[in-house]
Amino acid sequence: MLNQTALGACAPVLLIDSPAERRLPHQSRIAAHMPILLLGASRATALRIIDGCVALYRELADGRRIILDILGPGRLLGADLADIHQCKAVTLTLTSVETIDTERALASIGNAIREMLLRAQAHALLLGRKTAPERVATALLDLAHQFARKSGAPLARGRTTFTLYLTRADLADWLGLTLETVSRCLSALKRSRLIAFDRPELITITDRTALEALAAGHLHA
Amino acid sequence: MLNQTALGACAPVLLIDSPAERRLPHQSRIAAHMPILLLGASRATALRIIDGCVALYRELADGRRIILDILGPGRLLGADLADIHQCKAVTLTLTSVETIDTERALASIGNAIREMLLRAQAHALLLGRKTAPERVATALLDLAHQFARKSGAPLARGRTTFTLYLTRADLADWLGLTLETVSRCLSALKRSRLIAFDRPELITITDRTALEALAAGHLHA
DNA sequence: CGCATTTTTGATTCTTATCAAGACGAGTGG
DNA sequence: CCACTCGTCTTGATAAGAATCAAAAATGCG
Repeated sequence: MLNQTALGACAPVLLIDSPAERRLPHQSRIAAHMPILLLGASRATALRIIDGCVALYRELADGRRIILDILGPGRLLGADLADIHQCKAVTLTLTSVETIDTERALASIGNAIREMLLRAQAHALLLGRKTAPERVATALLDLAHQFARKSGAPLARGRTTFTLYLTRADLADWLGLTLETVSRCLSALKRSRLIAFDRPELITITDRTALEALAAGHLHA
Repeated sequence: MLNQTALGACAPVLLIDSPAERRLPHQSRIAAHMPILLLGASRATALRIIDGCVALYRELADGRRIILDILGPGRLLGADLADIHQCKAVTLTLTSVETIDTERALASIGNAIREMLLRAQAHALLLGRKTAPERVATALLDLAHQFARKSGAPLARGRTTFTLYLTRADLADWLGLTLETVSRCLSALKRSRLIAFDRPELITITDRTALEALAAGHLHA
């Protein structure tokens, strides 16, 4: 059972572990920058993100950190979905979640694991073989897909705007870069008019086609 | 059903797709460097590697390639275990496989997917945050674990020898490096007496403790 | 309105990639 | 049996991309 239920409450840690007591589904709001402990020894509980943003990450003994995945609304998070002993998760903004009973939602869990694996494989290609600008372009497209403001206009083409819940440092840890390199790439994309932003956390994609070409490795800028 | 059954046969491609006809389990040997097509639209078939070595990889339009995972004896390979549309697989040596019925082995498939995800996450840490020598050390330990000669002596400490089915170029594509860098790192490890090899494809780990420290990021060589 | 944090930008360094030869080994055919 | 060739591996010299070091500028918060 979640150890945190009040709206807007902000205990330092949210535990996921429902040994026997299980009155699900249950909603909960978690403040920004709260660690989520994945202690589901029973594997009986998982979370669905209703709204907000969660980063799943691992770290090396000396502090080097890699963000494995960024989870937006709809994505699942639970014991089965990550290496419990080595992965950690944090909210990057105020996040609403609901607990789901894995026994009733077996298919959803299976799909979520498969999606996780698929994303991990795509990310391996990014980390192993893409240049810094390609990585940043890929990340922006992924984030746009997960966090785009659902406006009246179709998302497919034209401008897409989304809130970037990640700081430059978070992006760097996701993309295997440094925050300075991320900042330079974002500035370069802005100068090239592929994206636009006035405040650093509100990004608009202004040329999706070019951004996709860059992300796929077809462009050399 | 496998389109290849004879021992030692070497058709250019091995198809995995058993629509209705299914007399499993069935063994098969595949020559080295044969592509394995993962066409399991039905998701009803998977392979278990009995002996040998398979590389699962993805590539970018311009030829950049990343090996997502190296699969040794016991590992499973099938439609559920990779993005069918974007992943490819090749044998790196003569490889024996058996088909397994996924409906009868649901738990195995689930475990295999979870192992795949866990390994992908560990690999993301390697690709995103480890230095070249750390990557090579990590790879050698993983390969030793999957391919170690089962000798009388316990594997835990002392010398471990294994056949490196990967070329330097394969290692580079797995580790997000170039073949020259891999070769230099291997030479450096040899000079430091952490490993030994006379022929380039037969590696002996001579100081497992130091290699593990390096792989974990505790050493600075 | 300061103060702390994040972001941007610049100068320089360092790791790894790229380019370039050789060395080695396995297989082939004379 | 011995050149010859092809593919892989090793090693060296140089270049490039990203990291590091450093300092402002912008932003948000109390």
